[in-house]
Amino acid sequence: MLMKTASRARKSVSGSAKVKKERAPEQLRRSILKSALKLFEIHGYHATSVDDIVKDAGFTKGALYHHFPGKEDILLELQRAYIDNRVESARTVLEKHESVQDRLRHLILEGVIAIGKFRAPVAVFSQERRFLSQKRFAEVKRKRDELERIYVSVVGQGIKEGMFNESVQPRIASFAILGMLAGAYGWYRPNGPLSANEVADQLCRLVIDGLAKGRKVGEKLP
Amino acid sequence: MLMKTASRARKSVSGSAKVKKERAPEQLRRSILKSALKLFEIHGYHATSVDDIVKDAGFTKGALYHHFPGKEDILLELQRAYIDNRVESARTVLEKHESVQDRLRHLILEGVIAIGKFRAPVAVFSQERRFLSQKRFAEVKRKRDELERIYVSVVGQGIKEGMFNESVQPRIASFAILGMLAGAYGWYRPNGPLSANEVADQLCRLVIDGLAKGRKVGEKLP
DNA sequence: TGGTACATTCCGACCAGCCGGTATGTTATT
DNA sequence: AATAACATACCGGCTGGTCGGAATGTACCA
Repeated sequence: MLMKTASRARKSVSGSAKVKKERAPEQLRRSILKSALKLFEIHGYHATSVDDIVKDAGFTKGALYHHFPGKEDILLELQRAYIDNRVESARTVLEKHESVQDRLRHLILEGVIAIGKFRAPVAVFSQERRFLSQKRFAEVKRKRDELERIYVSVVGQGIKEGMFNESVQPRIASFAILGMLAGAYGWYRPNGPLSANEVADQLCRLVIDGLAKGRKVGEKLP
Repeated sequence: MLMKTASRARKSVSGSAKVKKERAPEQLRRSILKSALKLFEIHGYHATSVDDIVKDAGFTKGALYHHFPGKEDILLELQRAYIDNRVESARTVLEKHESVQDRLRHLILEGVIAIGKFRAPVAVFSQERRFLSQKRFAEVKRKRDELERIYVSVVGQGIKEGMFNESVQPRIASFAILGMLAGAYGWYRPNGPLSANEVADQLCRLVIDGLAKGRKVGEKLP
């Protein structure tokens, strides 16, 4: 009951006017987004009410609906931010590395790192994006398909260059790798016994070298 | 409006008394479970109301709550049926096959087949089981851990027998394979271009032989 | 065979509380 | 003075769940 007006005592240190200083409304937006992300990860989108979000963020529903048209727009904004970031990261990997082995290795490493850095967004993206309305889901899906295409293209490149076995389809191999990474959310912890590098190394070993030991030279050439 | 009492005209063809004939209440239970499964897969547990379920099943809420203590018990029963079945299938694989390669291959095949045969349960299990209450979730998790342990033990066996590369940890390899399979729900369709056997074959190739082509003989022996 | 007491199965109406969203007023910023 | 940024109170509709009673099935006995 005390502190009733405390939240309204916003910092007036707006400094020089020309400099784009962080406006107060932006803080609210970020605060809402942050609380929503946290609650969506824990309870899921449908089990999180707008009241839950504003209570956690320390605001009221009126404020929220002044900045967001509806609950779903919050989810959409979270998904956008996440998938855009992931696609960009994947593209950066392609720019920084040319060889197939390097590209695939760093793609996988990037995926593992993302789980550590963006645990909540990763979970919310994979579990809640299906609750977006058709049109909004389609937008997110398009971007996610782009990510897939990057993986497929790298595996395809490996086959064309004669580095990878042509008997495995790039699409399936890529989807399998993506699935591996998605599943890693369930067991990989950045503060756990294995570092992101070590985990990525293990996964690379698995999909590049395979489990089987040696005796692999004499594969029939076409 | 017509057919008001039609649903109550249950078949009285109870046949010979001693034979355990399907009682009417069991039909209702199955009907409810079936509708719930379908709706949970499409809309998720929290976005599916009890009214939705009974409407889809053609009953009323009173009937449902006569057979189920609550909404969550429906979810629990679905999860139990699914995971028990999967664990049993995995155990059968171990019984039928002795060699590591056979075991792993058929474990993966079984996983792919399960996606085709039990699409809805697979989806609901992976996406909705987290909404069970602590105690119930723990029960389901115990069983699912058993499934994991089977995979881990097979990979471990492969390493002990010298078939598999000892540089990859059984736990990680197993989790990766399980993730692969879980992800396959998103792209594998039993009526699609590839059969379950072909998909399983691709995945086996990936995790057993790896993507890399040949040149693998000279690995340092300990 | 038929009647009857009892248990099971199921319906329809109902409930308090919560849902996403809105309308209106008040305060702060420009 | 005008506008943006909030708080408060409120809304109709839906939520999971309950309850009393009606229809039906079943066991037992005559």
